[in-house]
Amino acid sequence: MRIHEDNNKIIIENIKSFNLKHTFDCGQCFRWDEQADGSFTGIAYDRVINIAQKGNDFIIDNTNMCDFQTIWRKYFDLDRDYDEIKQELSKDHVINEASKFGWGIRILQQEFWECLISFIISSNNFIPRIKKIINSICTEYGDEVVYKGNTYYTLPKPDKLYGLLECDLDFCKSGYRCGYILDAARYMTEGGMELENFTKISTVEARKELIKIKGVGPKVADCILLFSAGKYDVFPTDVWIKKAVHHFYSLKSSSNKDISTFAKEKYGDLAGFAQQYLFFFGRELKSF
DNA sequence: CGCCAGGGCTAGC
DNA sequence: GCTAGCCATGGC
Repeated sequence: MRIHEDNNKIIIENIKSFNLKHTFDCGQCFRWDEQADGSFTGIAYDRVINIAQKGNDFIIDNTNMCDFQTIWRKYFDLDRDYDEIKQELSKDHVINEASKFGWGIRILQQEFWECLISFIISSNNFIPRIKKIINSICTEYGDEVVYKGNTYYTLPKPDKLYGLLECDLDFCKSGYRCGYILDAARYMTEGGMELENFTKISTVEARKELIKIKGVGPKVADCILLFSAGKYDVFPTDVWIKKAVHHFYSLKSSSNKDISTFAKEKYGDLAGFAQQYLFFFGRELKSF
């Protein structure tokens, strides 16, 4: 990896196993949009950037070396050797196929609060509508950021939503999840556990803590732990993953407990990566 | 009309 | 501890 700065851009050369489409389309994030030229523009950590790819080289526009080192380098998980992870997981023939398909997936390190809100909204919902709901909340309560003549909106901080009534969120059309969103804001504002502490404690303990928040069950908790807290041993189990596990491994049971046990035995500490490859593979092929 | 969507809550065993 | 119905919204 070679990094240099040039006129509000950061150029990163020679990153293997990183593809923007794979990374942004595997269902882990909801605030990135593909542009006409194939690059992606999105907002995270209150900053709007555009990232473009040419082979193994990447250009991040609208940033600087300081932000790159403290935010984007971690966000895109650039210091992790994904070749090594894929090689280890390739012992399993299903993941071998799936990881050839989604070879450029990287697990983003997103903000804890954004993950919490996003995946509460994701329950029993569609990805396009999840995006729409998050965006409408940002437009209503977030701050404006202008980039190349377009206006983007940050995700409002928890204290901005704290104390609102459920009817104050009617505009976002997230139905019964409005109450859950407000409970999450309450958790964060009234001294809920900070992200740093989640990364320190065990996965089991972290999951127990998260489930205290209304609207956060096992699956949503696992997504938050995987996408923001670096708990790569979780295996978020949704309807797609259940279908995939049935189809590819002919696992009969569909109970969460049995699938969790299966994943632990099969993928070990890399279950989270395996889950992403499987999810992307299953969703794109729609072969079952 | 019914069914479903990256589930979770609650009641009832 | 486990499962069944219910949950609001909107697209098909």
